[in-house]
Amino acid sequence: MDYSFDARSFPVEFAALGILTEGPMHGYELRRRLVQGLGALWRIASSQLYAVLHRLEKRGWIHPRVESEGGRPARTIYRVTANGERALEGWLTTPVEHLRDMRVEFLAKVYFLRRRSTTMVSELVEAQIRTLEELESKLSRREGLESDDAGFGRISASFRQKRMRSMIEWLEENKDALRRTEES
Amino acid sequence: MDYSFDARSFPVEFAALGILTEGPMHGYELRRRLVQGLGALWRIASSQLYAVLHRLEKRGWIHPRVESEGGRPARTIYRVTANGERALEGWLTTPVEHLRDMRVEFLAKVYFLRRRSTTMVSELVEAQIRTLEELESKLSRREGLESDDAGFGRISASFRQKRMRSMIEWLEENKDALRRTEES
DNA sequence: AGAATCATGTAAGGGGTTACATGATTCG
DNA sequence: CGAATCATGTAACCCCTTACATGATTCT
Repeated sequence: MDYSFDARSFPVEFAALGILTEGPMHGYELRRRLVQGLGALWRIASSQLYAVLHRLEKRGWIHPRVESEGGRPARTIYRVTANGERALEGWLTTPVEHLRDMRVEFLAKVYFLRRRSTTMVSELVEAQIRTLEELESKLSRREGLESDDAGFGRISASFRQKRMRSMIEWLEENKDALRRTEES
Repeated sequence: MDYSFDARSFPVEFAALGILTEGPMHGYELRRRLVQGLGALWRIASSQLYAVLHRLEKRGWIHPRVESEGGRPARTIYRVTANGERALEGWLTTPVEHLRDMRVEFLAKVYFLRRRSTTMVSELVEAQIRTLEELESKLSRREGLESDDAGFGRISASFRQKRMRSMIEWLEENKDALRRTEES
């Protein structure tokens, strides 16, 4: 399964895909739900959302159907394809592998998993903790090797470790809160 | 002073500018020093570096002089202009205002301040702590207002706060280590 | 001589931002 | 009726990444 989006920023594509599993809808409606449900995490420009939808369509993860019922402006209703569902499933069950924008991407996964089962949320949390621990030891090992830049490399590593530990701690502390699905 | 680069990613321009204050040099040499000194923080593609130099030049922060002394391949030697020095100064003495890529940008500032004076490092650290504390209270207030999305917004805020606190702690714990200039 | 490395790029593609355009419908 | 909002974009910029191009010089 290829769900390789540029890891630099949070892949809005998956968030859009996740919302679309609630049922077929058009871009405007999608945006409304996105803002309402995940708006606390990040902003998305409306103009960009349509670009996202086109990309998802090109990937074959969603399928468009133009609705031209006389009256209202022509709307394009998208529905998630079987490939799209598999891609989403893969993304949802895979912990975040990078530190950049971890919070946003991790919580987005939780947001969608919550509606499925508390078990899946727990599994993701556990997997995320393991992933972070592995990441930490991998990075520590790497830094151990290239310790030539003793001064600056070390201080940078220490910052990263602090952050890593605090994220793991937060996950441990919030296992229950994350599982709790309190729709607002 | 306008040093507004896209805040999405770490502004390599300032790192390049900082290295260039060590003396006039050409792109290749600049890259070598950048990798050697700040390589622990992030990667930069060589092709991109030249684009960065062109942007800095367009801004009037550096000035090129083509060196075409027969033999070796033509090199462009850049030197920092007075405007460039002012821009760098402004960047160096301003704490980071966003959480994204804080580590990289903050440490880059420290890297350059270290060569100037331990006092300037201390001042930045203190200012950075204050900035983070203000940011935290500002965000808390904002989240307090829009607490309609009680469930998800709150958990997201708690993650952010945990991270914020851990960064402040790290700064407190490393005040001395940051000041210490141990060139490797 | 051939390989590495010096030195500076171009090309193609990915993604993101703000501002603006365009029509229709619904609300006050 | 005028304003909001529904609905979908375009245009113009900005930045980043990988791959490749091009010549000269220095190392082995």
